[in-house]
Amino acid sequence: MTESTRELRSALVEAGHRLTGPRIAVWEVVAGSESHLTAEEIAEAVRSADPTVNLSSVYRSLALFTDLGLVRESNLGANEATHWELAHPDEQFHLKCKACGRVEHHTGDLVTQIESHLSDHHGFKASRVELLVTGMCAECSQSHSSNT
Amino acid sequence: MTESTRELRSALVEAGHRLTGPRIAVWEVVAGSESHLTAEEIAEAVRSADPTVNLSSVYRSLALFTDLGLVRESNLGANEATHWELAHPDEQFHLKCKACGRVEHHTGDLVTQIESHLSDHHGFKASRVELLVTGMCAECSQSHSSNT
DNA sequence: TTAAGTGCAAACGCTTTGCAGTTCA
DNA sequence: TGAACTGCAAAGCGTTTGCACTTAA
Repeated sequence: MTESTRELRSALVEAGHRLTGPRIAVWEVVAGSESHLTAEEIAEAVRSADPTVNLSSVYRSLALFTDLGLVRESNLGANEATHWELAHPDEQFHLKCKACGRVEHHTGDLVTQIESHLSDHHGFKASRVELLVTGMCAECSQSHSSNT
Repeated sequence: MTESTRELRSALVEAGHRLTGPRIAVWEVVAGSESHLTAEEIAEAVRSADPTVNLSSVYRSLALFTDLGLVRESNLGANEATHWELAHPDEQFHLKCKACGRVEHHTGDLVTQIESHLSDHHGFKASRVELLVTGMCAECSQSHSSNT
């Protein structure tokens, strides 16, 4: 059992849930990926280890992990499938390049700044900040230098 | 013809489109609402004026208006229907209270700050910023003062 | 007059659910 | 052993699409 699976087990047990095959498989895919994945992508990766795991179990596992705060859902645009990624303790935001399509993850004080701004000026206590910025990444704005 | 319908007509004509009944009806609902509405909510309001207008025409109108930059789509959470609202020239963001469920619109320099931060520090040229903050609004954090 | 736009109904993709069978604790 | 969990298939929801009909310009 890997270190990360051990972490999963304690999180599950603490919340009164079981450690099962499908949950381990889903967890290892998400925890082993740098990026955010759709349920279908996760299911595909899971199936390469265990072809019997069903897509609905992937959804159920992801929903449970989200409840437990282990993973995080992101909407990366209208009518796009939900993406999941490991819930890092430091808040993150997404930069989506409309030229190359890549979605970068950024960590920074921006999210903390937003939270304290809202708390100080509007009395709003933020528990979650979702920030999706669409535009041109550094590489693409160089190569497409005629564009805005 | 109202002033806002006249604006719609010039935007449509300029882009080579026609001013039609369904488009006027959809436009007046969206332009006359302070908040963001789902396609179904817009269709319902439209039908009270003209019951023959179909939901798919509402979608088609909204897609066109979005292309023309007249309205703006928002995703207010995973698996929630898309919401539409008038595209104000000043960028906005959403504050969603998890206690009362209300979604407030805020205008402010926050979005501009984010854009210049990303441009200066990461070379990322933002064309669109979607910021959704979930938490407790000022009223609710007073009444639920035991909560975080 | 005729290309653009519409209503209708069917299909779509992502996600959830009911249920009977399986499995972890 | 028994409640939690799973696979399966069907249904759900928001949204899109093909097509014949209608309408704005």
